[in-house]
Amino acid sequence: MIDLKELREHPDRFRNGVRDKCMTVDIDRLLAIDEARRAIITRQETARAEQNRIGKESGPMIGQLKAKFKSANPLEKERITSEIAGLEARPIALKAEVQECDARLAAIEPEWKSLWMLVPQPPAADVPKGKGSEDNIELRRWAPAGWNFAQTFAQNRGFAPRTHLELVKMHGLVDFERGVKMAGTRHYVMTGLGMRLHQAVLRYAIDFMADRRGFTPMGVPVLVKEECMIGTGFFPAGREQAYHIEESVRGSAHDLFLTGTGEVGLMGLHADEILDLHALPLKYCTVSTCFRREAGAAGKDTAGLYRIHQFDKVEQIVVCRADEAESRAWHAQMMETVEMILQSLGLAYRLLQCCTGDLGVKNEDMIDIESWMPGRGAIGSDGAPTGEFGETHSASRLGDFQCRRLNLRYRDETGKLRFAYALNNTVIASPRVLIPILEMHQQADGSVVVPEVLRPFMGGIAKIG
RNA sequence: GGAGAGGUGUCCGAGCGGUUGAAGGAGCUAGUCUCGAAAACUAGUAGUGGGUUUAUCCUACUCGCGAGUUCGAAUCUCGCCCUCUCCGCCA
Repeated sequence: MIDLKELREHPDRFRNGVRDKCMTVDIDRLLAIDEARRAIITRQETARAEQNRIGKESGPMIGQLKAKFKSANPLEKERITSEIAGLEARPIALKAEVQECDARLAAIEPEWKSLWMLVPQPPAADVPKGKGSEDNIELRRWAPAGWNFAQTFAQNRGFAPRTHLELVKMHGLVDFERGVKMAGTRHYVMTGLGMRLHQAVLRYAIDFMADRRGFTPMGVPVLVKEECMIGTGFFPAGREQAYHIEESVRGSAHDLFLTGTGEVGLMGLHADEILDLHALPLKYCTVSTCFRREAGAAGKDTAGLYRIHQFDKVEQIVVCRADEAESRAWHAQMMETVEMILQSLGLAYRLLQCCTGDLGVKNEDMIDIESWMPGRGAIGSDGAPTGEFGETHSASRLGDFQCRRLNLRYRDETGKLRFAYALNNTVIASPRVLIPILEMHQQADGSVVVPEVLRPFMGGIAKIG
């Protein structure tokens, strides 16, 4: 969430942020409620202070009077009784005022809070303005030796490509029918070498992060409380995207939600903590099963491994000090990691600077990495798919938005508490990444050459089929 | 599922009706000592909200959360949430 003080002082920064992200949040309404709230608090505080003052003053007096009362004659007793009653009555009007303020706060705070939670992190100043993914800007592209983006797959390789759907069927790598039988649309079963390839990719990525990038691998919950979803910024905006386990209706304490990314578990780890400066930066990675309802995507990418309800992902997060330059340096390092991995897998890809309209609530800067998928896209004049880029990774800078929500802070060198900056990035997501792996490494006969870096994780198998 | 114990500051841990916003220790910061470091010693060190002459102070709230008892609650009562231990069941 955003800093309310910052909002009061520079409301335009947030109005512009909402506009540039093409969202609708009533900033003026929030400011108005916020002002009303502060006015009530001021009033209540004044009353409370007065109450405390009177309490300090009349407390001892009441005590003295009560002591006197014991040894007093009946006439004095009557006088003392009324005097005590008078003293005790003094704070009553104030008590009523305090309670009234409480009631008024309770009346406005739900709206205040929910509006506040909806205000997005403004995009970084250098993020290009745009309406949606069509306005994203390509930063660079890379292809392995022998691959020319200007040519079709057939021109590059000398034969027409098969789609990953054909390839997995041909080699028995995925069983879609039985996946659908058991769990419904957008479900699948990884089988045989398909499962081994899937596991190889994940294990390769985890080892890469641990051994070559110095990240600490973690196993985190994928079933979490609502606070984790809110804290990481996925709720309330993305609520319909998450599977909801309604344990409370069965008499259990609280509901649970299935996470759509390992980021939730990794970032939630240190929620409500105050870290020592030297504990930063936190560099964590995890492999976790990710669950997505894909609400609103009905009819989109219905076939194959592209858009599915359950997949596995190696995710990396960095929590660093509140320093923009440091955050940008980590962002660049994350991109470098992804490029190293994609290059080692022999995949062609491009980096896109996402425009303001393509950013989510929580990020201020995002780079998408799209891998070339020869089997996607329209059918060309030669009867083969023309190929298309498909998003396989994305790397985000969140500023302090997420740590503010998670209440994750550290003490800086002056002893001041600060919300840390957070970043996150896909290291690899499978089975989606199997699409370009299978399609780019297919041979004329339909066999698929396993990228060399994966072979140690597949019992040395060099070729499928 | 049955029985019990407990949730206190950055962390550990005392307090169980009133000068306790909170002992003691660790950590951290500064200083002394040292060629330097370690050790030792000395001092400082809670959070949140609000106000403000905005860098300094004032103020309110906070000992899991919420309500209650009381002149007064971290301390007593009730409800809720969470954690741990033992037994049962089980991957």
